[in-house]
Amino acid sequence: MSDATLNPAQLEAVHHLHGPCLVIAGAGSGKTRVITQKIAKLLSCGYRAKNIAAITFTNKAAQEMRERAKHLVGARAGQELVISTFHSLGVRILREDGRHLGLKEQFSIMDSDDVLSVLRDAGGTTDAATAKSWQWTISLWKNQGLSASQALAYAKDDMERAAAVVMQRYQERLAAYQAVDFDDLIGLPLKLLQTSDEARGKWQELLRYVLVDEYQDTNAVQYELLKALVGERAMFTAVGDDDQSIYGWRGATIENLKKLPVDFPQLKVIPLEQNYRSTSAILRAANNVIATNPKLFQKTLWSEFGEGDPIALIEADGEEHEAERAVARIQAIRANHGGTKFADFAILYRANHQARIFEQALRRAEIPYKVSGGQSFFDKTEIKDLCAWLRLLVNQDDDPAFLRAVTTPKRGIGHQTLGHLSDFSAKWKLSMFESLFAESLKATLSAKALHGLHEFGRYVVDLEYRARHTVGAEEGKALLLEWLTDIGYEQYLLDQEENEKVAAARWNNVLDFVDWVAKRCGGEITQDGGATFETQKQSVLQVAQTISVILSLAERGDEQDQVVLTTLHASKGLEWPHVILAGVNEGLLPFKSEDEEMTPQRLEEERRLMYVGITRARRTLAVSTLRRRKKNRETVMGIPSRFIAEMKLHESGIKEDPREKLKRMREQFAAKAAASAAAQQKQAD
DNA sequence: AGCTTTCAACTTTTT
DNA sequence: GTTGAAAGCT
Repeated sequence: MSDATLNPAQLEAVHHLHGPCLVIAGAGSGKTRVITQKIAKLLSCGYRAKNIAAITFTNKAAQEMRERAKHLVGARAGQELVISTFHSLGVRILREDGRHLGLKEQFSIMDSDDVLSVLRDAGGTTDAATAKSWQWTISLWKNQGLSASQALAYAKDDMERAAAVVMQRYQERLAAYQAVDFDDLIGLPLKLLQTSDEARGKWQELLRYVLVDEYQDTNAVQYELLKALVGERAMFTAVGDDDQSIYGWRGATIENLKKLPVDFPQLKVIPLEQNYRSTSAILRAANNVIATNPKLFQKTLWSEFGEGDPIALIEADGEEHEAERAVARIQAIRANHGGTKFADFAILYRANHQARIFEQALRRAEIPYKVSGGQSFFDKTEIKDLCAWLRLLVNQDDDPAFLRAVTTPKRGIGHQTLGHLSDFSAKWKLSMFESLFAESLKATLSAKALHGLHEFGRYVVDLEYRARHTVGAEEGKALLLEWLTDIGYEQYLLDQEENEKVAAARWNNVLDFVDWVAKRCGGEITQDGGATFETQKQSVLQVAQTISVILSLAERGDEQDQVVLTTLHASKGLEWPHVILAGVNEGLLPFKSEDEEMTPQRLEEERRLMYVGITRARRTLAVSTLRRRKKNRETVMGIPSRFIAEMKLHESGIKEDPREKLKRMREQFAAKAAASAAAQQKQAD
């Protein structure tokens, strides 16, 4: 469906401009289209781009929304729109007006590791687990808008009281350091808008219309900030789905959805129920499951795609068997439907560790896959810098790698010189590195530039020689560190980054990377499935080669045809033609924790998680359960999740008599037997 | 008995 | 990558 055609509910949502608006956007109901169209509508009604704010939860979502908006309203207006996360908006507000709270303009932002070390310090413990639990508790309190003293009054046991006391000291340290944590990026702007009329006036004047995406994921403080931003005028649109609220455990609260009609009596509530993603069979199962939850806003998803395939139930004997069945299903669907790509499949599970077994099975079947979430390590700039060097060592003709390495760190070779070098190499059909020592290059470049390039070239050649002849973990690490010293990388990081802590964190990443590479230089014994490999000690260059291969695979990234493995949480907002829900067992989904009680609220959130999983599927859905599963050290009986019964699969669109089913199965079997007999016959001929 | 080694299981995650 | 229990070792 194109952006131009909207259904009546979507149109209503886009056109309701003169007051607060809540769009209850069911899964796959085209909510991003509504948001971008509404932005366009606002612009055409006289709003200026810089006065429209769209708020998301992740930077990725913000980026994607800006792309969509640019597409619709043009690059210039698209760029001026305030599209950011709650947190980056908070940073902007505090940088500009934090002084009203006694915060200097260049305050620093503590990441989760920084927070942990301050907490260890403030609480006088070296125990990582204790500090982690404090961090967790304190963050939840701050998300609810509680101060340290309020938290102390609120604390219900000794653990929480201890956390509240530590929180008091923690807050004092933050103030002393002129530092804020992630939660403060919401809480402090709120405090600012509540206490300073000047600041409130300024921001309300600037952000004249506010759109909030994934509204069901907001926490109490974010809601207060939203209210403070929109003020009396209440010109905003919140888009969300109460049925997809799955982040209660990190402070999100559906209370915000309940409160909205109360706090804004003139609120216009518009449900989007037409689904543009899934078949009726899939939507019916989704509706049935979620119907078990008490409803805030009534809605029932429907689509025009027809009944579609019935939902497949897979019963597996154990985790390994489940993975094999999943692989078999992927292969069967691909065999029966020509043109089905690997990327059309996703395997969804409750917990990250479940991915491992599927990875093994997919590797064995030689099916390409990617585990979503992990591996972001290689996306970090500092790691990319170093990888460029490694790529250059492996292949000196890798021009992109050359360009990055030669300027990292800066060594007096600028784009002037590189431009000339590039022209020269293009003319002679040489790689840039090959061109370095060409006689005729002297005619084009100054002696100084040439000298710099030659020095770089000689260093690379020398480093390659050493990398080729350095073997073993210890030796490899020594060489890598020597290299980093040679090129002055640590100093480069310090120069690049204003914030010392950030630079230190980056240098730590570099050291992690060095360890990781060095480890691969030493021989080790690894087991993969049944096979045992004893890897030989490798030279640094050989390791660099394998890394280059991994990188060139990763670089093609999204164009790659790969089965996706991801958690249910991380799958929200995504969709695939064929989805397999794995491990749909009592204890896993709904997840049962040893030390925490299963409250109705928890169960409801687990049910929403199941709902999210079901609604990811476009064409086919398979739900897989385990008859036996491992728990701690023993194998226990697997009980199918109650959510499977709630899907009411027997109430299918086309009711089938059991006798009819038996007959159909007999026929299918006969047909298969005949086919295989024919195949054998053919082989014999 | 007390120590070390081994093996496998592990909630969800962004800023 | 960590933790924690069972098995193995001194």
